[in-house]
Amino acid sequence: MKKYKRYLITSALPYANGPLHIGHLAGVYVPSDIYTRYLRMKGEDVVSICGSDEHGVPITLKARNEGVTPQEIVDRYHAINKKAFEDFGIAFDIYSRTSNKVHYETASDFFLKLYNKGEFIEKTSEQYYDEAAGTFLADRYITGTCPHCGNENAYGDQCEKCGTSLSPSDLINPHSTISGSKPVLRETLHWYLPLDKYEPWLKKWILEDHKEWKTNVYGQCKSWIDQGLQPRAVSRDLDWGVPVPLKNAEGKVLYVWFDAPIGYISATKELTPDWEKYWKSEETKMIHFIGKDNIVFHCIIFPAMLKAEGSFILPDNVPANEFLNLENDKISTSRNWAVWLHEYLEDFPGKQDVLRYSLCASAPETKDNDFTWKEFQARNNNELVAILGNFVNRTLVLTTNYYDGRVPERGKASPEDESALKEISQIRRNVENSLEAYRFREALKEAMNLARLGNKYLADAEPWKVVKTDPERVKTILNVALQITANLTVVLEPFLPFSMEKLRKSLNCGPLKWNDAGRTDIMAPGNQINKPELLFEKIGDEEIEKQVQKLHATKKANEGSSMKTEPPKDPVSFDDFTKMDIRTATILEAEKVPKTTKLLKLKIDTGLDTRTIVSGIAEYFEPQSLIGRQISIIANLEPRKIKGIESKGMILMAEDKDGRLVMVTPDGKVSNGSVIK
RNA sequence: GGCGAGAUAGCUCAGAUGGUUAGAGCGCAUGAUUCAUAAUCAUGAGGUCGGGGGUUCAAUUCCCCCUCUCGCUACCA
Repeated sequence: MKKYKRYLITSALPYANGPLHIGHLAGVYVPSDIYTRYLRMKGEDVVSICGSDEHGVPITLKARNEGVTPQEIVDRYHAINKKAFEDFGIAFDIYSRTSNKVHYETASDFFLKLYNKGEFIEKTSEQYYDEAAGTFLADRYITGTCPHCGNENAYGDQCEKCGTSLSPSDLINPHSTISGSKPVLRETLHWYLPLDKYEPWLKKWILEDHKEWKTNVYGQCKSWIDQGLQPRAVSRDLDWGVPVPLKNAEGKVLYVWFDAPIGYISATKELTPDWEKYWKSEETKMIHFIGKDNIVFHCIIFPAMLKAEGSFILPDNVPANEFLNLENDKISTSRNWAVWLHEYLEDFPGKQDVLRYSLCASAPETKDNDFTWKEFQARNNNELVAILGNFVNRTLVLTTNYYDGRVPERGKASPEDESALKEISQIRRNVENSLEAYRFREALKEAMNLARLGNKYLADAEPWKVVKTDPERVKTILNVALQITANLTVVLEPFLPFSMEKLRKSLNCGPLKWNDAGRTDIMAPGNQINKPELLFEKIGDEEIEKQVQKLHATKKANEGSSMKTEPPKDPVSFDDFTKMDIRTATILEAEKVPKTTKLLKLKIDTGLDTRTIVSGIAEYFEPQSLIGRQISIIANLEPRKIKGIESKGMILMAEDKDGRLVMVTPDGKVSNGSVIK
């Protein structure tokens, strides 16, 4: 295995449009922090980089909604999230932000370097433009009627009601959210990174040279590469972001996917003038800690950018985690289904380590995992309190009671003593092996085994009994127990930094290095330890019940809001209404459109003619059951090709709250082509 | 529909180039113990390794089909 001189650890830049929750911690920041702390304890040269990702359309939208500037939004969440990280002991060397001057310069330079090397393709395309506001419209700035569910407030990229992803041209009756006017298509110039050009290189670099990456990461990369990569626009028309540093680029900024990962570089620059040795030396090992939603960006796109630039190193590994669910449901910011970090600390002050422990012990390393309060409680009460806290406490209490808190001399070690002391080094190696392989759950379990070992040692040695018959022997026993305790502060430090610091204070043993793990003389005889303090305390049912109730309340509130019927639409003139040709018709044939999930191809008799309509209802209707049914259609909708089939018209459907579709049919049999009015 | 990941004890997860009794932690039961936050220690119960086929002397591990979960993607006039 290659030996590296230094490490560059990056953690996904959280998007500065909301606060952080346990999913962020479990998926990215707890693992990256554990790894970083471990390397630092080993004395490695390591920098841990993170910061707020502050550009992109969602932030501008949020700003608009709240009537403030984008800068105010990112200032707010940058401060909140920075504090949350600090509070939880996520020890970045720097927590920067992409609205920094350094970042603007770095990102501009990066773009220019690629531009001058001729790495970009220039292309004009048509995009919606708001003439009243004099600006191009990002997908998110365009709303209109969702063609799928009829939601009037669907966005140009997605309908939030039915979850469908859209493109602006899909929207019926699109209008600008800025001025309310109807946007027009206009030509605009953009720069594209030809990812396809890097495909052969990526194929080798990932699929051949990095077979050791986690299966979820490797599989997803393979999937992307196999599907074929497309040029990707690196710029867009927007006024919030890093301006494209060219003369003919008025009103254009770097696309957020391009500028955000450069944030890692600019943050390093901001941290140290020596930044280049971390980014441009083959002797540096770079690791990206991310969630699975970021795999493509960190394994394919960013490496392609770095490769195109030419002077940067590439990540050695990208240990992406899956997602964390909460009490059996997806964590969702908009539905307030989350445990927010700042709220957790209000409810459980001083219990950072409990959450860190709980999230690491059941981290979504190989598949999505579920966080439950009951499990959180069990981890605390049965593991932290009962195994770790208890062992430490009984050792300290015994030492205090028997020797007034002075570390006793170790006499001749028995075979049991020897084997317990030897075990420490083995545990250290186990923890190391797991950490080096990014298996943090396993590493934590191994480290906890040292506390288990301690409990067993005490139970076997029975100092409280032996003290009555052979007081000299007890000195040795407690000396050994204290050495185990001191070693705990080393192997558990990356996971439980707050508690181990506290424990070291109790032991009076000062800061320790990773290499001290395995030593059997950390606690010097005669040293005075401090009065024992409990490391962890039990969490009662009431406290847990309170949290569960809080979530129930959220759920109830959400159900209530989804029960609401849609708000009324704007009035239309009778004229407009009569423009619609709504009629009855009968389904003659129905079949599934091949290679689609939702589409049915229907042949219908409209009374005027027999025509084909393609409809996205396959999830709710069996083709056979439709034949002969009388339905209502819009007959004069502009024809449109769907999956290569020309669809003439649209079938009227009522959509229930749960998304279920129901046919709108005449109450009694009428002839086909009857006008509905 | 295509692609990727996952499905192993009540829960969270290991594991096997195919081979005698499939492992761990927590939970549970029983016993021991009392230094310790009723914590600890020992022992035990508990699994047709998602379902169905196939290859094989032998499959949970390899192959095929299917089901379910998560993600990416196509798609909804």
